[in-house]
This record gives sequence, structure tokens and C-alpha cells, in this order.
Amino acid sequence: MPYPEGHKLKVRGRIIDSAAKAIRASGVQGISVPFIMKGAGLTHGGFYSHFDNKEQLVAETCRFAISETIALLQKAADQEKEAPKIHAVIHYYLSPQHRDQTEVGCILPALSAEVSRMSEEVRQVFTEELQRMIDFISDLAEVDPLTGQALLSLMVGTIVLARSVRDAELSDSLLSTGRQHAKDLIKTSAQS
Amino acid sequence: MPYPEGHKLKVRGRIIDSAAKAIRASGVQGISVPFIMKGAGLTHGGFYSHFDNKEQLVAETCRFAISETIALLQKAADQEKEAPKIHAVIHYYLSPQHRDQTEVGCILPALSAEVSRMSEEVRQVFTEELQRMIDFISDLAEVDPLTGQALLSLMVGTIVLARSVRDAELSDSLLSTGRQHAKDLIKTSAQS
DNA sequence: ATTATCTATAGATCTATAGATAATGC
DNA sequence: ATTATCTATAGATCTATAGATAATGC
Repeated sequence: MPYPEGHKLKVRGRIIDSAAKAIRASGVQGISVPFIMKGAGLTHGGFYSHFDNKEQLVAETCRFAISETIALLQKAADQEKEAPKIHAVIHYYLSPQHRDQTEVGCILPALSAEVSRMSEEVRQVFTEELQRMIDFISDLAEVDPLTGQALLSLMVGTIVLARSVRDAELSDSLLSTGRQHAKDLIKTSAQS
Repeated sequence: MPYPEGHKLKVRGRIIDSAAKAIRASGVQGISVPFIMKGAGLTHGGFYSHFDNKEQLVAETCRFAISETIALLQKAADQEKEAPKIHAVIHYYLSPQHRDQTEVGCILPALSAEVSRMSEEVRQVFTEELQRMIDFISDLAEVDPLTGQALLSLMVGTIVLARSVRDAELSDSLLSTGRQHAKDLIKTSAQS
């Protein structure tokens, strides 16, 4: 057997890693296979021995990136000692840092619109990962899954809009209002 | 003077009209100048006598499309006789119809992510139009502009996610939960 | 000896431009 | 006579493939 055990799998991981950054930063249609491969330290010709096509890479990248995001949110929650853990997640998600670092941020605000227009396969993966995200949020906030859905919708919509405006003040305002109403949303649902 | 008065302006309008549909359906990077021109009944060569480049068309299309959306929402509000007018807007925006008809729907869920990565000029136009949308929503809901921002974030995020999932039940659930929480959000803010 | 990766390239786009042609008002 | 639109094309991409080369384990 040439090459060390698991060599190809590691390289495959590097390609997904490169794709995850590039795609979040520039969108699926905004990056090319050669660009992703360059980011993994390879040339474009080898790509097709790892993936059938670009779409398959996108699907795997979505799965990978959501896991990464959930891990980061979990870490933020674990570090919170006083306030409710969900507040730490809300502050992390709706922070200027998360808004400004698209390439390592959540894929939901970055890719949802584009995924809507992609193949059933990609949308299927996206759906499963979105569901995991909803479950994670609902559990942490100790609310029913429906409230979790609304909370996630609010957070995703806030980041989407905060990223698109060319007005620092408005963008910051969208974030802070989003944080406030996200917390209110949980409180209101607890009362009913 | 050859050609009737205002002929070129009318054709320009037809190009923007075609672009507005195509871009919302497939994204800025998902459509080509030839495709847009074909939709306006023209060939691609003439495009550059109407616009400097594709970006300029996108900017003008954003301006046009938001006006169109505000007009539609205003119409929905005007038709409501019993419930608060903002409820009619919420139901219109978060309807399965709006989710399914991307090409004539609001550009905010369709284009925000892509606009984030475009030129300052496009983002400037987008910002101004987003502000008009926030003002429209706040006025109609009779809430402060900040609450209007959160309400719009929730509505945009809900449509973005509802469009991306391949699971009719989950998608419908996102919409109905979004409607419920949008109304709650207004009620809660009225109390404070 | 085997297989991952590289080089080279086919074929299909895309944006943008230049110059020819067609459609109008005078 | 003037100008909007069309045809043709340059130059730069992009995805995907085929076959050559390089890197490893035996």
C-alpha cells in the first residue's frame, strides 16, 4: 500500500477545510475548484479523485461546517457561569466578531439563500444540519423546538442583514436589537 | 430624434424588470447578462449602452425591487380591515406563497448574503433600501425603529431558512412559528 | 508495484467591446 | 441623419477528464 495509512482521508479533510472557509467567504458560485485546491496546497486536477463533483463537496462542507459551529457555540455556553447559557450563545452569535468573520462563522446566514437553489442532495444535508442546530438551541434555551426555530430565524436574519449594510451604526444596532429581542423571545415563551 | 420619446428609458425599465426576476430566482452570480437581455427581448450586445456594467444593474435592480415589495406590503396592509395592519404584512411576508415565489418576492432574503460581498456602491443602495423597509415596518406596526429592525430580521431569517430546507413540514413550521413570534414581538415591545 | 497528485487540455461558459445593421424622426 | 440594437469576437474564466509523473510501501 503506497502512502501512509489514512493519507488520502487527511487530504480530503484539508480540501473540505479549505472549501469551508472559501465558500463561506465568497459563496459557492464565488469560488472555483482550483481556488479551493490551492487552499489545500494541491492542484485542481486531483480534485475529482476525492469528490464526484463540486456539489458533493458543498454537501460535505455544509455538514462539516455546522458541526464546527455547534462545537463553538457549545464552548461559548460552557464558559458562561452566571447568566443562562443560551445568553452566552446569543451574545456569541450576534457579536460584531461573528458578523465580521464570515469565513469561520455559521453557514446558515452565509449559504442558505444559495443552497435554496441547489440540488436535492445538498438541500437534504442542509435540512438535517439545520435540524441539529434547532435541537441544540432549543435544548440549551430550555424552550420547545418551535420557539427554538423562531430564535434561530431571528439570529440568522439579524446576521444576514447586519452583514449586508454599509453603515457601521445601523449594523451594530441590528446586532444589539437582535440580542435584546432574542432574550425577550425566550422569556415570553417561558411565560406561556 | 430617432425612436419615440422615452423609448430608451422604457427599454431600460424592461431590462431592470427582467433582471429583478432573474436575479431573485438565481442570484447575481447565477445569471448572465445575455440571459437578462433575452428576458427583456433583446440581445446581449446592447446591454452596455444602458449600463456601465453588471454591478450597476444590480444596484438599480435592488432599488427597484424594494420599492415593488414595499408597494405590495402596503397593498396587503390596506386590504386588512379588522386586525392590525401589521398582522396582514406579517402574514403576507411569512406565507408559503412568498416563500415559494422567490422571483417576485422580497430581495432581502434572496440577495442579502450575496450583496455582503459586492462593491460599496451596491451595498450603499442596499443599505438605503433596507432603511426604507425598516421605516415602513416600524410605522405600520407603530413600534420604535429598533423593534422594527428586530421584526424585519425575524421575518427575513424565517424566509431564508424556510426556503433552504427540503422538508415541507419543517418549512411550514418555520413560517407559522415565525408569524406567531413576529406578533408576540410587537406585543411585548408595546408593554415596555 | 501501486496510487495520489500534477500537467495539459477540451468544451462551455462569462463580461465587455467594436463595428455593422436596422429602425426611427426630420 | 441619427441612434438603438445586433453580430461577432477577444480574453478570461469555469468544470471536468485523460494521461503522465512522482511519491510511497513492499
